[in-house]
Amino acid sequence: MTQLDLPAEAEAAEATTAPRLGRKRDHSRDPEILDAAIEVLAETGYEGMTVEMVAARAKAGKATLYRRWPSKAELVLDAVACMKRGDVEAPLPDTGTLRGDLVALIKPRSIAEAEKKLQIMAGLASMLSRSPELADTAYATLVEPRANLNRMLFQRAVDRGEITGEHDLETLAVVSAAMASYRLMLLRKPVDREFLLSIIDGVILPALGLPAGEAATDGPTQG
Amino acid sequence: MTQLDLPAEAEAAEATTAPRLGRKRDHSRDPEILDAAIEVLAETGYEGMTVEMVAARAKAGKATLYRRWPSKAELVLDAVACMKRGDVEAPLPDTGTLRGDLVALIKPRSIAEAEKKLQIMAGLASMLSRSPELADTAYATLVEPRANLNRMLFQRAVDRGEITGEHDLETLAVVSAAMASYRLMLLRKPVDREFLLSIIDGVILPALGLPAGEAATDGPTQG
DNA sequence: TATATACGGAACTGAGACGTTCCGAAACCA
DNA sequence: TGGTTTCGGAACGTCTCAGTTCCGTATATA
Repeated sequence: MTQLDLPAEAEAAEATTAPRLGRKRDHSRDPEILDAAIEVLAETGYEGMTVEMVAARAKAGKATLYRRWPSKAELVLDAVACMKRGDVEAPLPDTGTLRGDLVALIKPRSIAEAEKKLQIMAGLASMLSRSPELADTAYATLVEPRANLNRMLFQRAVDRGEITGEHDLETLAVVSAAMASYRLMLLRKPVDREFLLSIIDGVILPALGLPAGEAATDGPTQG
Repeated sequence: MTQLDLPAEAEAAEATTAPRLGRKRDHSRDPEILDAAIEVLAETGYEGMTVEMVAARAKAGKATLYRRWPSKAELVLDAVACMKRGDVEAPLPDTGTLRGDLVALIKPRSIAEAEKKLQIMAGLASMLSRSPELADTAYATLVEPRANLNRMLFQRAVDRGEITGEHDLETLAVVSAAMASYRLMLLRKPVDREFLLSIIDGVILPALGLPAGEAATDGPTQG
């Protein structure tokens, strides 16, 4: 159902002719449509979002969407599934301390990205209990990557002897995500750098028995 | 708009005659309708809930609901606003330690209650950005009380010298609620005693520099 | 240039839900 | 008991939106 595993017929047709040129045709507009779906989803939520909104945003006809996806639900599912890009997990430099690693993740770019992911998750919330498949996909795309990042940083801290393995790292790995989603979805306050620092210095590091750098490492805010 | 501040006419009529007897009449059915609204809201969310569902659950006619509330939105707002009962904050015994106080709050009764509140909050999620009034009401009814409880227990611990005031108590006071909502709404896993204990012993107490009692104080689970 | 395909756009259908209106029944009051 | 009021229930109007159909058009191939 993903744009990556095309049905045999379409794949054959595309393989023989490969017409992706000029301006637009075949299935090359799928990414734009899926992007539009994600945007509208984040802005209005699943219930508030209409197929016509998505079509208008993508400058496409509603019929075009239904030629490619059988229903709104499957369109959204596909949009979430195809959202893996944007995960800038490439750099992830080792700063030498856990706090440095955690703070290094707080960049305007990644904040905005995380905020958007949470908005999407919030928009999906009402559907999660109705569609286990969507719940699994959303978890794998929106939640898991961030938790894995924290797990990785914790493991790195364990390896360098900064902390011991007897902490509840599994729970601590999701504290920041939980606090951020709580603040954004329920409290409706901004998830900014100051807030994220208060999570690191007020919860995670103290819980690990590490000192919370007050005004240290607060310099480079490169985005 | 709340059932507590009745319009002058109705209040006068009820004050002079006070007919609440026999079986039903006047506005005495309001609480049942509001309860039904809360139940349906928690089960299906705001978008999935229909006025007919609420009427059927309350064994009332749809017209009766519209005689009392001008719209679905105001019905839900009133239902959330009138939900203050159920907050069993009366006992709150001082166990002598912060951990004892926190663990004492983990009773099947209050777990179920908190879980229901989170379900309601989840069902309201999509509306919060659209109606600031609902957001404020929901916050005051569903979120604030629990955070205040934790703040109170923290202050008690400060007073008895168990912890110092230099911790980020404001952030720590909402950690449990954030983790619970995250687990329930996004992860869709049960918020049980074991999970809540892992929050206390794995996050809150370590962050406060207090020992996490392993198998201590685990006895009386009276609900 | 002629043909075929796929697209954008608009009109259409049907279902579901908000909100209204009406009516018979039941309970209160005198 | 008779009048009044409110209730439950059902039917109705209206609107929104999912999903479909149709058509003019633009592009790619020959």
